[in-house]
Amino acid sequence: MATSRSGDRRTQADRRARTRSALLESAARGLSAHGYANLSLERVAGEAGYTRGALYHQFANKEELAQAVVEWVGETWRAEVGGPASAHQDPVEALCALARAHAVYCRRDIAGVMMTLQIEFSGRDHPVARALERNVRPLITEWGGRIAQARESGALPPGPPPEETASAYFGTLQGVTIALAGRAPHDVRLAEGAVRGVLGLPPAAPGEPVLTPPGRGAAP
Amino acid sequence: MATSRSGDRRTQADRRARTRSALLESAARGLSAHGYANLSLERVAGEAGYTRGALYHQFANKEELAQAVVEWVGETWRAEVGGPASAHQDPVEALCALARAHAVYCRRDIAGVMMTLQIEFSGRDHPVARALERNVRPLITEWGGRIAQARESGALPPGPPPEETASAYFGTLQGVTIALAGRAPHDVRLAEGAVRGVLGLPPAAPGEPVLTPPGRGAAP
DNA sequence: AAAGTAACATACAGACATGTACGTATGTGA
DNA sequence: TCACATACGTACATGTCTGTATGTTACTTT
Repeated sequence: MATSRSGDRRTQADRRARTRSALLESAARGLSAHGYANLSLERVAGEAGYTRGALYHQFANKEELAQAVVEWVGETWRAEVGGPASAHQDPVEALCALARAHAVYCRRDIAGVMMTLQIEFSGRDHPVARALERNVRPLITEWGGRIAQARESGALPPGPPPEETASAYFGTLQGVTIALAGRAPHDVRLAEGAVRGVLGLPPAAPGEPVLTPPGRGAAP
Repeated sequence: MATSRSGDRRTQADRRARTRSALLESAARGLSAHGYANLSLERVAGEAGYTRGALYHQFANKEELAQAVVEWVGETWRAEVGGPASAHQDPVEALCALARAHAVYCRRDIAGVMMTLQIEFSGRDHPVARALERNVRPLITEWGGRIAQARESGALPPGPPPEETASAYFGTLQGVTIALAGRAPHDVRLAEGAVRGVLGLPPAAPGEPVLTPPGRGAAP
């Protein structure tokens, strides 16, 4: 007889990794849409094609699942947004590229995970809050540093303390991308405009065409 | 014996209004900090100095309480932010004044109510979601109209459709103010900068002193 | 001042979600 | 092929929250 599902006949480790990914993605969607408290593990498992038994076999409890989602989202963000933007030498260009890449990244339905959890756990002492802090804090320092660097070189005008400006930068970016909910193609342009305003930059020259990478667009 | 609390000896209507206000404010703080699902009515009543019995005497259920909070916050916002900003004749000046006033408004601890609920109920069919829609939708149309008006007069450069730009405007504003959590005095400047960027405006002239009205500052 | 009504407290029932114990199926190594 | 480990499903025990029913206190009216 054929195996239960297509391509399921694999090694144990592979099987485990497969279901773990499915559960993580389902949990990410659920967290983004409903938040932590409203997240029903039965629905998370159900939408992934499993039951709560499988979920509790992979994750110790709800907290640990949420922490794993945070780490997973953080990794994909660094791979698709943070890393490529950091590659730019010019700090100003790096900051603008980050905003554009983030807008594209947010076209997926897992964009709200970080913002939702940050709001839900802000000011609380909770393992999930610490996981968020571990993923967000380095960004503030890294990009706050680049803001300071750009100001020293005169590429950016003076302004509030770099770390505060960086906080405003990321808050702005999250706010504008969530409000637009990934409505291409204007999301990229508006995101860049918003952060340019926070940084004290004039509007971008309208000549350069807004490049819109395939944010979960239709296949081939 | 003396009455239970100071100045409690009042008429029934006054007594009712008093506890209703206390419950609303407590619920607003709770919603802002923990969201709807995490909001425990026992804690809401307790922090207001009552029990759940009083709460259920004033509000039919949790939904209605949340709706009342939304209306209450909406009213105070219109009184302190939306109304004064609308009074400006020049659309651009009105849009910038709105951003500054909103930043000041958000120095209170009830600032996150709208954003939290919007995220928690986005894309759901729920009475609270409809209450939010009723309070937010008119803003998008009103201020989208002023954006269109400013573009026609040349005060604003062309951009995405006015309603989409207005969505981005408010999302940006909420994001930047929440990120700064009302940290005066830079919140006002950064909020205005962010929305100027969304609108395609150049940075504000640094000459004019940033006016910071008393956002819950210590009394004289 | 006493009856009556509104405001509020307390006690209880139902729903729902988490976490655990245990059973079953599937893959792995001797 | 047989013993074992891992992946997953099912059933239950526990706690927490909402909503309701009932009792008690504060005010109003006559």
